[in-house]
Amino acid sequence: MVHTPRKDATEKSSVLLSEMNGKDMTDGVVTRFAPSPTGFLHIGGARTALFNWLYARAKGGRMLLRIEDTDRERSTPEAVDAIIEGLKWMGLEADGEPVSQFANGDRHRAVVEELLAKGQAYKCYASQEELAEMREKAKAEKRAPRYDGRWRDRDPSEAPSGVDPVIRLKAPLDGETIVDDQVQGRVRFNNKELDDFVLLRSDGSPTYMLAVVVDDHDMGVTHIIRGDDHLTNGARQALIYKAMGWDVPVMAHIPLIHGPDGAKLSKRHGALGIEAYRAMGYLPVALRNYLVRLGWAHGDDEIISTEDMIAWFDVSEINKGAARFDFKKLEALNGWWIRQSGDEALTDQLMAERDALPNGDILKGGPDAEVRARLLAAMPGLKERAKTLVELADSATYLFAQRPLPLEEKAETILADGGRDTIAELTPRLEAVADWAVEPLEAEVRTFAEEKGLKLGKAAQPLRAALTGRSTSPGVFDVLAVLGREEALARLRDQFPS
RNA sequence: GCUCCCAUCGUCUAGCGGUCUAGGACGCCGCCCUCUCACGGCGGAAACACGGGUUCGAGUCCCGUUGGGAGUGCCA
Repeated sequence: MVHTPRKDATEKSSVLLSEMNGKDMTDGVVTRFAPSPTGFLHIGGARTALFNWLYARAKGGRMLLRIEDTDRERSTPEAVDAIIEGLKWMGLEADGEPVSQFANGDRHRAVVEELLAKGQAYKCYASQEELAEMREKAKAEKRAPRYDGRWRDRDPSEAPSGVDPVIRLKAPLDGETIVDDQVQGRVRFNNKELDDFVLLRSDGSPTYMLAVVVDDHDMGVTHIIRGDDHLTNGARQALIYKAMGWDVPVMAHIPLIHGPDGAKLSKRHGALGIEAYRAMGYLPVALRNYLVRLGWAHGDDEIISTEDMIAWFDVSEINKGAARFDFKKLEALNGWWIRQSGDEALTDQLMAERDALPNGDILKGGPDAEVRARLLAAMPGLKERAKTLVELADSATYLFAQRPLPLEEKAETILADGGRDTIAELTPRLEAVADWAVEPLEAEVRTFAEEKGLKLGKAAQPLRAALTGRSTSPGVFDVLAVLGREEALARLRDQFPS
């Protein structure tokens, strides 16, 4: 599914809006998702991507992908692939090619040169030891640990030889910097809290703080939607925009996701990669539905299709508080989406996801066309009972099981407890059913039960056990029909000597 | 420590000064449906953190307390 903005339609509507109120409301909205490739795409990142994607779709704009790979030590190409693959699976593909931040190094350095020339930045020769001292001193005096600006106004001639300087922003000493955030509201930072942070490292590489600003500006990003762990960075970045005389994009800092215990969802604390959710058998549509409801709501609506999301979503409605991740609710939603899926579509989806599922081998027992056909026939009964694709695949086990069927303990109990006798009596009667379909089969079994004075369950459970090897399954008559006359009767005969 | 942010059932949330004896969803507990398991239906327990104000009136506005969270790097 590729979402190509319909350019002419967008332009037309924006022209109209411009004429109406004198400013562009929709034209040229550009959001971006900017993960650092130090690992998989985790669930929080996926939600950030979703919000960026939704906003861009809602406004007829574009969502760009930028890989924040300036940290060469920790960035890996594998992580880049995992992120792109994860987004693709989530149905949140970016518009255009991914941008590598590292590749823009020359431009970042050029901007720093400009800042230097303007007197908005300066070289700093402070050593790591000095920096550590500063922090300790500040801590002792109960102040925020900040760089003290010792090289801010020093003459370059005082520079120690043989030391490569870093370049710091000459940030304002007083006054305040305001971040007008779409989610957080108007947040004020005293400039004393924002020190002269580093723009260019001593090895000449740009820092994240500088690179984000330059890239966002160069990419024409109009709306920055990211985790609220970046809120203070927003203020620092505003300072760079100001120093360069650039417009500050609209910012929206969304709350983070917490684990079930209320602790921050981090890598050592339950934060899983998106591929883990895929392996657990969640549907992208359900994941999107679940994620969008974390921190955002549209009245009492719980089931929200992607189209509705696009139509209803707005960043300004996102709550400020962090939400806990709840697998139970995700599961419930996933079950709903599975149940309402079309049989064909669900079958195809399950077939396509086999390799990602731990029990996907269940669906590799024969030629794909054959597996698919059986799966499709059984799907109406199967999808009603599965909350994940893993459960769906598992419930399809009986379709492909080889005779004689392995019996689960409960199934064996049912058969041992008089079940085999019942089957021995019932089988000839089923053999005599002319039309091997649900209704005639059901009628025959019901008649049999009545004649024997048995409750239906006393006949149905042994059948289920013999047919599926389990004590639970879709309706037995469906199972009988789906299996087909030959196979079904053979499985039944396996349970008694002929 | 310092800065910033947050605070409604266990969880996600609705609520935007009176219609709140606070609504929905997940989960939980009953009952119904029923060939099993699910689904579905019905019912139930379950929350405005606390204290001050403002107001005729506060879950809704303000302040404080307490409790959470984020940031505080030559990481991003």
